[in-house]
Amino acid sequence: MYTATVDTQERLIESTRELLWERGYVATSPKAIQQRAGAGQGSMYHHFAGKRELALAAIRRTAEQLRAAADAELSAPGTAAQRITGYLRRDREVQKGCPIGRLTQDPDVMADPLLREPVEQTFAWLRTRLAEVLAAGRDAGEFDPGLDPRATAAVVVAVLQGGYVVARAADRDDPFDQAVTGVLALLTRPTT
Amino acid sequence: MYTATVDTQERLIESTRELLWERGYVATSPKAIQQRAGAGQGSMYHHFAGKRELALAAIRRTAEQLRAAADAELSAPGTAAQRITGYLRRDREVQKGCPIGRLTQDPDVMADPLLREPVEQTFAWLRTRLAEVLAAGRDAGEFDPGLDPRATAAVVVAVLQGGYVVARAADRDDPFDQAVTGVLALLTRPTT
DNA sequence: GTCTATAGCAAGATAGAC
DNA sequence: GTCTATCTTGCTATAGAC
Repeated sequence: MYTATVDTQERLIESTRELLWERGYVATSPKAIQQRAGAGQGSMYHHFAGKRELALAAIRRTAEQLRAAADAELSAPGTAAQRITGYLRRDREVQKGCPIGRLTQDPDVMADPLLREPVEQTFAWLRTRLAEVLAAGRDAGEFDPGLDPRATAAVVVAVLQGGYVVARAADRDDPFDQAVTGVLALLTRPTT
Repeated sequence: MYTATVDTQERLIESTRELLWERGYVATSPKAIQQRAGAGQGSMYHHFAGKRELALAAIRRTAEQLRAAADAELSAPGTAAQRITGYLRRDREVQKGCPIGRLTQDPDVMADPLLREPVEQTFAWLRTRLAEVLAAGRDAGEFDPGLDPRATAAVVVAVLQGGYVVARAADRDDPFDQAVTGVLALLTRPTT
């Protein structure tokens, strides 16, 4: 059985994903979700137990997509340096920031184990995956032989997340771009 | 004329600073501020026009302190590398994050020019100051001669801000410590 | 499945007594 | 300066009709 258009449940999840990205969990009301989804009060509470359940579905989907997108870059053909560069330089909505990273600042999300879990897992996976790529690059002679894959993976993730913060503070994208450029320069400059 | 103890106005500002740090602007209510300050409703509205005015005073003070603390490290005696290391390795409440950087994720703060201004200025100053120190270090032969001070300053700030994000996601401090260690290793490794 | 009505409660602020 | 009472609005959810 197929529906002709995107159904209400689907629109509710997508609206929630957008609002969580734009405003966060605490600042997002059920009413705002309903309006954006074009759904009524009763409709929303028919499909979901409440704001929390909706957020859970939204966060899980966003985490899944983020991971798939990152893995596409990091598992692409090319050298380790090329893959890391591709990942860092990918087109991003810098002013909107990271839809998962921003949840980290939401006290009600972090206080809820179920809402928190996808956030935690996403970053754990990302650091591990980056460390693998960095280790491969080091072993292939692309980077400094003394490079610590895990520490450097933490740097790469932090530069992205922090780049968003600084860019938002400046109300411009270029601090983000500078940070990305800067870390790539540090990473790939010629080895002794 | 001196008051024997810290007065109400002062306690209100300090309570607001704490709550903005812990929960952000949107999630902080006047009632919560009053309770933490041990002040009544009428007392708060006597001293401040409302939540926004209080937040403005709190944010400005926090920005001022953050800047003074950073400048103390960055203007300390020692080489550029030592000062940057001292700044990055200073004792921090990693799980609480940056009291200014977190405001960046608060839609209502960023939408208000007056509340936003100290956030913007703090980061603008910090990047400039770090770039000065990095340029001095490069000119003194401490870093790679090809180092871009502005881009690298953006990296340093981003690593801090992003380090907080990743540490909160992991519910542990070590991703932050790894990022700091990693970026210092990239920065100070021997030049060709 | 979706709608409207209703409800309890908190946010944010004002008024006026003391 | 501080207190209590009051007000309006929005949040979040439930109830029951359609």
